[in-house]
Amino acid sequence: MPRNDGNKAAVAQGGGRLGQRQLARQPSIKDIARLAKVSHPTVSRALQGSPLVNAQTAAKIRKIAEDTGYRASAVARGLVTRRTRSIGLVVTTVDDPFASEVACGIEQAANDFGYAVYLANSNADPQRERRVVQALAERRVDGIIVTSSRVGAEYLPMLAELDVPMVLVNDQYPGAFVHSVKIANPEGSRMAAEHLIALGHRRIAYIGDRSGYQSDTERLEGYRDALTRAGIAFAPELAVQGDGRPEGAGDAVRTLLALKDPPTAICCYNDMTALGAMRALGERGLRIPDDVSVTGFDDLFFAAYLEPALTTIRQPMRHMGQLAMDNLFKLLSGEVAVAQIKVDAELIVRASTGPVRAQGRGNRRG
Amino acid sequence: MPRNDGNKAAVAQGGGRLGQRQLARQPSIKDIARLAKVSHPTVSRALQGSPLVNAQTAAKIRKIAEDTGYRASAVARGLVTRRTRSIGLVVTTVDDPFASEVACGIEQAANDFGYAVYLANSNADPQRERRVVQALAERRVDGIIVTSSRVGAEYLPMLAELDVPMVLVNDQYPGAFVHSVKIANPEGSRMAAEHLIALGHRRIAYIGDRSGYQSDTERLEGYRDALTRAGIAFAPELAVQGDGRPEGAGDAVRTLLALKDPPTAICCYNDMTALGAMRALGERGLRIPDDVSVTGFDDLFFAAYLEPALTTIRQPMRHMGQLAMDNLFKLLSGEVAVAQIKVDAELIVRASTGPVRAQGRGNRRG
DNA sequence: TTGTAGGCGTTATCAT
DNA sequence: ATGATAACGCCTACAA
Repeated sequence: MPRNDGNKAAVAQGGGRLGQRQLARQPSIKDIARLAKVSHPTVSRALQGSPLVNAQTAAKIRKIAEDTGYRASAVARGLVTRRTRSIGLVVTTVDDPFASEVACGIEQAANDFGYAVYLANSNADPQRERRVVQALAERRVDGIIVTSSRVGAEYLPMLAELDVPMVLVNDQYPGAFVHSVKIANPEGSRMAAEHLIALGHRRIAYIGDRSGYQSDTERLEGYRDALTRAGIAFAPELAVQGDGRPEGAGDAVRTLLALKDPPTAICCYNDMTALGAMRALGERGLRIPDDVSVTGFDDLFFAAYLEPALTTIRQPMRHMGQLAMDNLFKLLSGEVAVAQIKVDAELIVRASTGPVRAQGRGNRRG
Repeated sequence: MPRNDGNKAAVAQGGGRLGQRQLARQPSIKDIARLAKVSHPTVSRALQGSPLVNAQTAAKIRKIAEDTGYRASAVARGLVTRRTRSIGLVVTTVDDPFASEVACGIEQAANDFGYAVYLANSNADPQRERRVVQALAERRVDGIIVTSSRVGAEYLPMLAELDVPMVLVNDQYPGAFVHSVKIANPEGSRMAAEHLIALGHRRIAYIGDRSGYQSDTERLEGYRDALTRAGIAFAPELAVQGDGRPEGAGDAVRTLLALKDPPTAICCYNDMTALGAMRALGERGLRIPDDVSVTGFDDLFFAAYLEPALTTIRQPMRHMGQLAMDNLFKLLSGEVAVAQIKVDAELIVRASTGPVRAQGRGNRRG
């Protein structure tokens, strides 16, 4: 005797026939319910592993779900639970090695907790950064992580107004108002400069980022601090600007070499800057470290492979990403989160730094 | 005379009071509706810029939405429209320079079209790749892009079963079943080898990736093709395996240098391999290109900054990402999409390659 | 142990 | 031009 279990429900025509062309629709919890001859909530419970459901029926339901290729809709779930289990990650650009390493750590940690991560590039454009953050908010991410945010301080209120938990990584705000993870900039930079001083250098230059960003300010500060402690007067002409990338460093180096009394060592804002500096130095026929020593900051993967290998300050980027994610989780779960996490920098001595040459000032050719 | 516009609707207590602590709830379309004294659908229409709504009321609604900090819920919208306007991007790891450049192009294109991108690392672990793709499907992404997928072919059915439009970038499947964007591997590799041959080299080695991946097979093929055309016999001992990373290249180089008749030039599977090869060569006191010439593949950003700068085959990575995204959009909109997009490779000659030395075979020290 | 009855915040389909 | 009303797919009471 054929049952008439609601055969007017033509809406569910996609239920049993899989492998056809499934243009129809993904199976829903109701489809499974009908097939298993139970109600939807029971299916929901079974699939969530609730102990309240009979082991037999649970097994049957799981079997059907499996066969039918059922995959719960995270969007429907998100609508009712009001939590999407997703976070937004805003970077200036993903192809920046620093950002991508941090992103790696974040993705790893997020994935381990069942969170998905939306990736958004701001291209260092404040207007675009604003837009992507808005978009993230519309998607109802549970939290946001922003690395090396370059937006102006006037934009902070908007972030605050969003009422989305947020963690910044190496943010550029003088007085960060939110949770953040950042490297010990002054200390790291000081270590680099002290290393150079220990090697006998006294004419030490600093090639910075574009001005106005806090990390640059802090690293310059660490550099100056080292000089002061060593009793070396700060020479303004030796502190020049770059742009955080190889290109800008080239110009900076040319400026430095044009000085009456050029430096015997250069502290670079970061490894990218060091990359450009080394290249420009080489183009002038100067040898590293024989003629000029160079230090970087970050310890990007290629630093160890340069010729000569770059002496630099290591940032545990992947780890910093994890810390940011862990902290964000605390924020999400209502636990007390650490407002400011400061990560130790580490000096990695390689071949790009060496003792200053005797009477080694100013000689341009080896 | 005070109106009693439904003051029992205590649910909407979060409507007007902003800037307090808004723990309550994000304002919904209904909150706006009540404030504007219209129905929700009208608000929906107004906010979408429908011409069907009175300009005055539309303006009023928009004003209220603005003041109240309203942001439409993409998750609710996704539930009803069945389109999330999001895509999933699966990479082996984001901190791989190739992947991150491609990701950059994808993110850019997606963002321009109002799409968001979920980032997922597979860590080259097939099991994990399976998991992340499942997770992406649960999130109801409209499409998926996978770069350098390393999963076995047996896994393809699952991807197909997902019924989610998919585009692969430089996939490793022999007979790709889906849409893909890939570089001209054989041609590119052949160009590198021919460049070396033109410089007089005849003992040319090839350091590959781990075996089994198609791009490696194709690049090896291009290398052999160049040899054949030049009438040079293929020497099996000169084709060794690396692992696509600097580490593996070191071992490979040591193997090659132990040969009776070592190579005077090395074609590397990619730039990362070349990085390791150059380093290993340098450790042995060999000079590049005087003693050994080296070529890479990819033209990652650091290639131009190596010492010597690396001669390599350029892949327009960012552009390939855009092409993949464009193609995916076609798939999504039902347009006919190109099944296989093949991108031209370009030889970039720099300083790591030079003419073979007269009687230059086998001399280990410069 | 299971089913019934909402409701999450939108859009879509009807009316009016 | 606007308003009811009904989905979308899931979860969470509450009832049985």
